[in-house]
Amino acid sequence: MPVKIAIVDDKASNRSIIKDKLLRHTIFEVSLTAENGKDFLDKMKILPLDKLPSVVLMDLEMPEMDGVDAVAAGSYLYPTVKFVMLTIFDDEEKIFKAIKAGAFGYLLKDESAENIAEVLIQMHENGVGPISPGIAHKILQLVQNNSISLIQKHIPEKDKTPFNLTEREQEILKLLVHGMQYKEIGNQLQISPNTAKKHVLNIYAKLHVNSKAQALALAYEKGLI
Amino acid sequence: MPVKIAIVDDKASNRSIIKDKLLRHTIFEVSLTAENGKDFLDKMKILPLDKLPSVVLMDLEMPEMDGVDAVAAGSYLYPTVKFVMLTIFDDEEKIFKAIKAGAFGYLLKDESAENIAEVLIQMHENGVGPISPGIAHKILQLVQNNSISLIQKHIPEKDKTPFNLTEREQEILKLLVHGMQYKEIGNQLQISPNTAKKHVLNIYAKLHVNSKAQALALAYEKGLI
DNA sequence: TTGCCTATAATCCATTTGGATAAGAAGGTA
DNA sequence: TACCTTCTTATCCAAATGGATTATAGGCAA
Repeated sequence: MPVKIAIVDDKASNRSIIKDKLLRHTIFEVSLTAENGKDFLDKMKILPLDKLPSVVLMDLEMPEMDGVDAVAAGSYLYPTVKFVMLTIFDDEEKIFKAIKAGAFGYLLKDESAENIAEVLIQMHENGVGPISPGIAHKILQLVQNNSISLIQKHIPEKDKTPFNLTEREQEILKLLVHGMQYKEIGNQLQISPNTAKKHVLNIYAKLHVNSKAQALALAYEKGLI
Repeated sequence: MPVKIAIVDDKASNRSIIKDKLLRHTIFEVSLTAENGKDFLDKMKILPLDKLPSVVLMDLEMPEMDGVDAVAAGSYLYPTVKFVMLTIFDDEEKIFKAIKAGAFGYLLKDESAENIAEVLIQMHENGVGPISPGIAHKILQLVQNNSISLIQKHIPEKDKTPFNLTEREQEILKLLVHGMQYKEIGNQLQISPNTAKKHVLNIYAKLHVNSKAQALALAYEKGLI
C-alpha cells in the first residue's frame, strides 16, 4: 500500500518541488497540501479517513498558524500521524519547541532537500524519526552546555490503586483523559456507550467530582494519568 | 595528512575488526589502541605529540575504567580530541551520561559497524558529530516525554501567545482547566454565562478541538496552563 | 472615517452529559 | 448455596454543552 503524505508550506514553489520529488517514487501518494497550519487542520477535518496521511511534512515559519502550533494540535488530534519538520531554521529555540510540540523528525531543507524521499523511506522501514545530522549535533551540544537536563521522574510506584478505581475504571479514565466521549470510549473498548457512561459515572462517584472536566483536572493534578 | 584514530575496547576482537575496517581507507591511521579507560589514559600520557589522535572510538562498558569516566577525563585533558562512543548500549541513562561527559558522537555498533569509516570521514569533512539515527530518535523521545527540559538561561522571553489566544481567552482557559462550567466562569469574571460560552467556543476554534475535555487534554499535554 | 478585532450578550436547536435506577451475567468467597 | 463485587446493558429525564448566527460597543490602525 502507498505511503500517504501531506505537505504544509506557505510557498507554492516549495510544495510543488517536494511533491515532485516524492512522486518520483511510486510508493508515495500526496493526499493533502496546505499553505499554513490553519489551512492544514481545516483540510484534515474534512479529509476522508482513507486519505489520512501517515506522514506530514511541515514547514516551520508560516502565516496565520505556524508549524509549532500546527504540530501541537495535529499530533494531539491525529496521534497516528507522524509530523516531520522540514525547514531552514536550526536555532535551538525553534528545534526544541517543535520537538516538544510533538515533531517526529526534524530535517533541514538545505541538508536533505535532495533526498527527502530516501529519508522517508528509511523512516517507514525502521520506524525511526529522521533527524538531520546538523540537528542531532545541535542537540548534543545543548546537552553538553547544560542547557538541557534530564529530569528524574520519581514515581510513587507503590501507590495502590488510586481512589480504589477498578482496573476497568482506570482503563476508562485513561481514555477520558484524551477527551473522548461515551460513544468513542464504547467503540474503543468494544462495549456499549451506555456501559462506558456507567463506568464514567462510577469514576465520578469515587473521585467525588461530577463532570468530565473536573475529573480530568483532578487526574492531572494528582498524576493519576 | 592522515586522520589519527584511537580505539578503546576491552575485547581484542572488536579492536582488530574496527582497525581493519578503518585501515582499508588510506586516510586513517590507528595511533593507539587500549583495552579500558585507564589503559587509554596511561597510553595517552606517554604518546608523542605528533601521534595525538584526533578521534577516539570508545566502548562504553569496560573493566577498570568505563567509557563515561574515560571520556570525562579525556575530554578535559585533551580538549582538541573528539570522543565518539561506539557501543551496543542504547538506554537513556547511558546515552545521557556519555554525552554529558563530553562525547562528540554516539554510534550504535549494530547500526553502524559496517560504515564506521564513512561516518568518520563525513564527520571529518563537516565537523558535525556523528549520531546513529536510533540514538537521535531516542533523544527526541526523551524531549517529548518531558524527561528532558530546556533550561532557560535568560528570561522565559515573551512567550508568544500559544495558538493566538487573546488575553481574555487565556484567562478563561485557566478557569476551564479547573473544571468550571459556563455559569461558574461567568460568575467568576462578572460576565454573562453566554459570553463565557462564546469565549470558550472561540477557544475551541483556535485549538481545533470541540469539547472541554479535548481542550483540557491539549492544554495539559502542551503545557499551555 | 472606515474597517477590523475583541469583548460582550443573546437566541435557537441538536447533541451530550449527569443522575437515578434497574437488572442480568460472571467471578470469587464465606 | 448465598452473597458480594465487577462488568455489562438499558431507560427516563433534566441540565449542560456545542454550533450557528446575530448584534452592540470600544479600541486601534490604515
